[in-house]
Amino acid sequence: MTNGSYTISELAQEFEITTRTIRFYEEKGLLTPRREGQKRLYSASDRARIVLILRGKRIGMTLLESAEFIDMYDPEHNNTEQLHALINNVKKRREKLLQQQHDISAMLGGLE
Amino acid sequence: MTNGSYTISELAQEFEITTRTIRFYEEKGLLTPRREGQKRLYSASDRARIVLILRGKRIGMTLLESAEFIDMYDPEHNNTEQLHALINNVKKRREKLLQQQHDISAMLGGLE
DNA sequence: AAATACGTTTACGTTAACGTCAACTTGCGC
DNA sequence: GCGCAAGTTGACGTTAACGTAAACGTATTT
Repeated sequence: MTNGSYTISELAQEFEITTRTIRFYEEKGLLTPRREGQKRLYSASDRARIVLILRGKRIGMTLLESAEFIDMYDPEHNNTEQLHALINNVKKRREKLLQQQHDISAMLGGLE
Repeated sequence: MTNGSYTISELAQEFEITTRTIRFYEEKGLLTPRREGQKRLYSASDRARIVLILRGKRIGMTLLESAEFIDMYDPEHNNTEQLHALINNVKKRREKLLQQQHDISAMLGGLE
């Protein structure tokens, strides 16, 4: 769109996913676009979330995992109470990613 | 087992998967253990294939992708005719893995 | 006004990767 | 020979991540 917002089909086209998929992500609570009448309007932040979701998908994360992951970056969730759980979460995620790095290196090694 | 073979439950325990899962991999053509009477007996080669399958899973590969991947290592499939397709296949796989490496780096970067 | 394009909700269908019985058979330890 | 653990083959159930289709609203183009 002309302003800082995106329509559903613009995003669908940009990321090569269907509009159905984008609405599905919303059903799962991963996106909460605002409405212009009945139409959905996506902000730059919404768009960034999609980037994270798709990146997560490429490395085998589930949508639920992506959701948690994205929430880590969400400033409003950073209250002191949940900080301990958060740190633990990040640690586990890191270990998993490092394991994946290792697995990929092994795979690439096999391909010379 | 005592010799160079493994029972289904030994492998299940070692890799922390169920026997059902191992039989499922066989149904999908990823494993072809020999039989001792009715019982399945797994060779070191079978075991190695499981390692590849699980490694593939950790980085988000489907079983079908793992199957193709494993066949690349299979010497008997390396006839001259399929060599061209194989090279292309390897190239694509490499690109995908490099993309994943990149994605993981980005994710890890986000975790400081 | 009719057609065309884009969007919406609701509901059911689909595929992958197993889990969960149920109903056998086989080998062993006593 | 008996019981028990370990193994076997179906068959059906389950979850995630969408696809597909119906039935409709809204807006722009002709």
